Amino acid sequence: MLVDVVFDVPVDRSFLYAAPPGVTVKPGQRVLASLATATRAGLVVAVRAGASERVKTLEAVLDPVPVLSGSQLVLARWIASESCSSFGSTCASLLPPAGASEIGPVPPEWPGGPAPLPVLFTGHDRVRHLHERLARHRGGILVVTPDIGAAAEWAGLLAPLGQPVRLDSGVGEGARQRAWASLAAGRARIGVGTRSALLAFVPEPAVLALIDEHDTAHKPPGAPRIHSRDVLLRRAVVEGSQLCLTSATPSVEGWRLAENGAVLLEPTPQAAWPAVSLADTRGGSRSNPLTQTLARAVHAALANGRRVCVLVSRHRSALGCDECGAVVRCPACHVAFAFSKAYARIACRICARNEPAPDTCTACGGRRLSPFGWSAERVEQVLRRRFPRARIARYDPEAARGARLARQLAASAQAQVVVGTRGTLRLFERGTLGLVGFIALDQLLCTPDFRAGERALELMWAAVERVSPDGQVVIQSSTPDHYAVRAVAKQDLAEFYVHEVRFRAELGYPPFRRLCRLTVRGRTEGDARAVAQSLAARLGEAGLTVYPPLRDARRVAWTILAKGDHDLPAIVTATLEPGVVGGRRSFARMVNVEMDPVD
DNA sequence: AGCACGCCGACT
DNA sequence: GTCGGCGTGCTC
Repeated sequence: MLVDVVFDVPVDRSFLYAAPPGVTVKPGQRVLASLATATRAGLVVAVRAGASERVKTLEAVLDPVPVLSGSQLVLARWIASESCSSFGSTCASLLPPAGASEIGPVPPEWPGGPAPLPVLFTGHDRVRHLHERLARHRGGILVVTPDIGAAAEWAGLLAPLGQPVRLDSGVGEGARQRAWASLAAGRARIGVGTRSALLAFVPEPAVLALIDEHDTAHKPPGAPRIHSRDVLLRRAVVEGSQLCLTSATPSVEGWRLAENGAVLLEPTPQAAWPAVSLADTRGGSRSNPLTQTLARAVHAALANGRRVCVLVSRHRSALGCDECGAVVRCPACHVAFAFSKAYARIACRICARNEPAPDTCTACGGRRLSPFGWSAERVEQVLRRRFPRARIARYDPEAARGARLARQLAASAQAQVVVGTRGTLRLFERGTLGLVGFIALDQLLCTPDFRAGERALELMWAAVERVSPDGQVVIQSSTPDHYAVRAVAKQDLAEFYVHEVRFRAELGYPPFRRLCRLTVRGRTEGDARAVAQSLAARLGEAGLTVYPPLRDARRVAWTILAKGDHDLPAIVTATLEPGVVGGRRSFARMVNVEMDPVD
């Protein structure tokens, strides 16, 4: 018996082996086989009768029965092609750890057939509506969450419906293996996990759910290089199952699917909305991050015994020269040093270089260097001066680990005012805050990312949801009439998307066209540039819109952004094919492909 | 990816 | 004369 095996290597081809005499293997089983110099785990993708003397023999069979059905393998193959990565790496990232498990059943094939229209729940009651939908369902349920914390939460929420099993790495390897097996056997019908659970079988008829569809954690760096939403949309069709998505602020991709009729938008009732005040920072003070509007709101909230959250966009400021305007940069990485006033030191966030803050400008020799931009550190100081009797804490989980983080969390739990970046919102339950203040929304809105508006909307909406209806939100911005801000103030999602969709369409951004980011890493500076330029030229000849290669700060990697249509993955794969690009075998390994990047 | 093979500069 | 750098190519 001959078997085709794929491995977790960046080579998108299978390798042919012979099964040991008398041993039968099936597609979807993992095996041990020697590849080049080492013995590795691989996945059987096809078998056929026959023998050959030119092939090696499998060393061991790891799974007593297949872990993936034929339909699941077909879906995995589709994910690999869509993400321009190898079949083997894709499967490796979507399977539970291999190990000696009891002889379980083989996951049944998906029946297919007409799938109901996917549903997207928005609005205040989105979680309750999804929960009710799942509670009514008698068959299998798969819930995919953005992170392990949310997986644990959903496992708890669904516990009354019948023991959910966890498929994510928040539980041990043994528990994950048992979860996959018990779902395939029908002993469990509810699976909860992160994106590593995307392929897990659940009993028919199935409902698939994606929590917080807009969350960027649904497409983190690394395999499988595809958005969980895209996998589940495809899976729902081939499996013939219902897909439910939830989001307070759907991605523009999700919204467009609803506009096109591919997804049914189900807005649940909105809750009473706190007052949203806009404070124009144009012409304001450079030495004071608080407008009068925000200062008064903080004062009032404290007087009423309400808790306050103040959001900044950076933990640390940069250090700028008051005379020539230059920003102090890391000489090696060319990015602005992060300046800590408390320690009088500067640090590079790329190479971690850390040194005492200089007292003269390296560009002009000027002697007046001062912080640039409102960091959490500076805003905290100003708040302490302004409200000396309030308990004020700064939340900075990146800088604090272990015991120090625990102390910071304890201080934040006690504090009346907590200052921090977007992550700070996690500390507060829905509807519990008296006030949220945004120091400067502009740093969010004005990043060179075309998704900046979407990100700003998401953050503002999440902030407002944490404020009680009799509380207040103050948004300081130099562009207070931006449509994202207006949409939040009016509690009207459509107000945002009508503008955002037009903007994306006009500039040919997703979801109207697809993007692919190719990173070329070279041994030498010149070589990387040459390869990047020739690759960019090839992609252009293949009919793609190609932005000129951009060098990274450390001059070792070049980034090419290519724009195309639905067939972009096929064109990129063909262009990187060995032999096509100047016959260079080593070409593919120098290039890292990120399809549909989100950052 | 990981590893072996192979062809050019600084050592005993 | 050799040791070892990393660039190149292969893996059934």
